[in-house]
Amino acid sequence: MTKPQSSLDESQLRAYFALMDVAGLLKHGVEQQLRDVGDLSFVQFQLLARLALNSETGSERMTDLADGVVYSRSALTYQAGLLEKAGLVTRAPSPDDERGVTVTVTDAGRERIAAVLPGHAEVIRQQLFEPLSDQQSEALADLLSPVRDHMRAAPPRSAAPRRKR
Amino acid sequence: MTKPQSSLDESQLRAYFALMDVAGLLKHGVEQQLRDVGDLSFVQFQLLARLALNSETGSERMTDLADGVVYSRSALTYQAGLLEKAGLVTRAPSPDDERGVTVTVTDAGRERIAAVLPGHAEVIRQQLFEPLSDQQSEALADLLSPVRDHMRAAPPRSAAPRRKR
DNA sequence: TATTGTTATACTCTATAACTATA
DNA sequence: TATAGTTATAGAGTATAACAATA
Repeated sequence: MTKPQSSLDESQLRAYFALMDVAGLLKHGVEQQLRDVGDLSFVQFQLLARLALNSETGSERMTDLADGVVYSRSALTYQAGLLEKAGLVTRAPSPDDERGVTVTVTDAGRERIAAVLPGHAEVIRQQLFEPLSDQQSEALADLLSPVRDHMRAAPPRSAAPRRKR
Repeated sequence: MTKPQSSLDESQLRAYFALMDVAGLLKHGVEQQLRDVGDLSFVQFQLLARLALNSETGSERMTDLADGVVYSRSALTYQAGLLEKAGLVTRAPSPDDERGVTVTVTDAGRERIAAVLPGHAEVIRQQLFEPLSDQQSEALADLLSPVRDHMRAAPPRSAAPRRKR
């Protein structure tokens, strides 16, 4: 009968507000650099980086991209359309599943990422990591990685209400 | 002559991506709750919470609100207009400086925050803090608070190019 | 029938620049 | 002259729902 202990303690509040604040400011800073140097929005950078850096083949299906980066399918269709129009990706029907669409980075896409990356890293180092030691950066990664996994495991994703089952 | 060591090490990359990912997912979850329960966007919640919770008087000047919460003055004017139209804040000329505008939470605004807060905390606890011990939450706050201070001290704010000097 | 992706639509939010008024 | 705030405008991004095609 105890109610769900519904407020946060002091350090949780501090952590929450600091997290949202830091992420907001950092995103803002990074967006300026991406826009100025590479004419990319943050989502576009995320999509391109995922294909160019995190994918063996440079390809991924629309659904997987949407699940990993974006919150609705239509938003991804929109962004993929922009990237394709800019010549940074191509879209083609998936070989195995005719319903699917496979997105692939082009050489121009890889070049764009390469052009943007150094300045991107520079902004992040200056704004995020300057006040942190190497050890602290590692601690931060170790704290946040499990949280991300937890959030992705219990997903309030809007796109796919229930992935399986 | 050494170039600015322009890429990040492995744990820095992990920390950066985890941070942006966690903040993005958390914001998304929180926005749904705020919209459903209180008909508030995240910025509106931030503004209202700052006035109702972090201000002795329940009042603050537009410029200070813009610096603390939002990135451009016009965006704040827009949001303050919405909150005023909803009856959650009032706007009046500042007593000491006729140019200024003082924003004040109304009783309805405080009620709205109170109505939203428990569910808000619940989402945060479930999504952010469930995988963390109390000690880890504190460590997270201790890591991120100095970063926020650092970012606010060396501001790439778009609104006020140079606050003093 | 369920899933993949697209489209049409409507809406929210933001930034830029020009403007007014006060200091 | 500089600062505080507003307005007009235009653009970017998103979500919802309806839809077509394939599994």
